[in-house]
Amino acid sequence: MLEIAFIRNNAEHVKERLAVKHFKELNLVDEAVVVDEKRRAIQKQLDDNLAKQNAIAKEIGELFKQGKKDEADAKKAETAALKEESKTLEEQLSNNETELKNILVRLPNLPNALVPVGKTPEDNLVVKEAGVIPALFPDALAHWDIAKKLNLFDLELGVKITGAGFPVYRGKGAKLQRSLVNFFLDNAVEAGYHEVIPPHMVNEASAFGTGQLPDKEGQMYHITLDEFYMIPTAEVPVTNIVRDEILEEKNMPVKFAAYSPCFRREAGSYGKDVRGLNRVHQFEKVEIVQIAHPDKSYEVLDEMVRHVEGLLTKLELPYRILRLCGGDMSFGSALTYDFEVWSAAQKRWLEVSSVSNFETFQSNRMKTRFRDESKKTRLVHTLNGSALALPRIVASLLENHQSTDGTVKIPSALQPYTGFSILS
RNA sequence: GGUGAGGUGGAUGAGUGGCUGAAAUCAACAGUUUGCUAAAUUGUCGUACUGAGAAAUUGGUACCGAGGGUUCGAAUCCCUCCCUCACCGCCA
Repeated sequence: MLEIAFIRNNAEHVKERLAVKHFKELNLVDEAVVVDEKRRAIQKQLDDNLAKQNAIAKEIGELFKQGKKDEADAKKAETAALKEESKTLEEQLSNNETELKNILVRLPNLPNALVPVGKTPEDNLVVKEAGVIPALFPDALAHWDIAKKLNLFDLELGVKITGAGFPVYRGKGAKLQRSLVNFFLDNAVEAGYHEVIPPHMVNEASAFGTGQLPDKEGQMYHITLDEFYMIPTAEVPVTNIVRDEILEEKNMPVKFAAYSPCFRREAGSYGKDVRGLNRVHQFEKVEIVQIAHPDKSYEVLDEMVRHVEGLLTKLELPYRILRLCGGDMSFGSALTYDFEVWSAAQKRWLEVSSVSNFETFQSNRMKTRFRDESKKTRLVHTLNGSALALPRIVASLLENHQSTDGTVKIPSALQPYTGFSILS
């Protein structure tokens, strides 16, 4: 959520930047300014009113103490009109604040200056491509066929138990999941992240804090009986650790890493996009989160990008890094790098990580501040990234590292975790 | 799920209608003292919105779990909800 004080003083700039995101309702910016102006006027009047009431109440208290009961009773009448008026003003203020919030909540974050102009995924900027794209033999298999032959996971079984998109991993397939999670977590802890295991459901306030509500309500599974939401990513519970907190600058950046299952409804997906592990409703992921000083958040973003790169390199997977264009980046992000790995048999790039700087978009919602040198409170910057999401990593591992004999080689960095060097 | 107790500032904790934005202690921060450490001592020590000011600063308002209510006036009284703790029940 953008800060109203900033919009107030930079309305034209805000509109300009929002246009880069192809945001259509630029008129909302002006509306916000108008509503805010009204809000301040109402607030001033209300505050003045309350000040008068407080003064009278104080006088009455004095009179009572002096035993001048009649005078005190006479004074009481004076407040009646004020009270009536204050009540009306309070109502107006509350309506006005709701109106303002409804507008602010619809405004996306401003894109950073580095964000490429563009509308579609084709406009994303490839900033790096690394690793060797393997030249596969003729009858190389897609990961779902490999999984079937080697009995690594079973999608049909998941359908019976739950529904489409809930894979059952088994045998070495299950062990591979566990190994990857440990591998990713160990790397994160090694890089200075504090490991946490967060709740897998969150309340409404947390979902609002990171921006899932109200914007992406349909993405989450909603437990209506208890008003909980299944987390679509550990970003939600982990970032909310610092909700309503004032941090000490010397403790920043705060670095968290968390493994969690992720639950996504993914309504409306179909076709080859959802084949095999390409898109599922439940998957495993290790997420890294940093709470950073505003002046240093872009260094932090680069550091996180390098961390993810390191993981992909160790897994010997060909990957590329994209800087998302204005039209393709998410609502709350100021700058996003997507990581894609090459899916050899499908011959396409699969997104396995998204690393973003949200600047103050989330912290303004969460009221997460820090105290700077002059003891003033300022909003922190929040960043997060997948490091990494498992299903497409598994898809890519299977497809890229398959051999003509139908087995799959495990990258050496992962072997200490799996305890085996090939899937057969 | 049942019963009981309770939710006050970074922590402990006082406060049953006006003198309480909130005692006291501890922690923290700044200074004094000291050869260093320790001790002692003085001061500072919540957040948000908002008015004035270039700024330092300063005026107003709100906030004592959340939301309503009573009252001229609420941390204090009433109602609803949430949470914590203890005991019981159930249970990985």
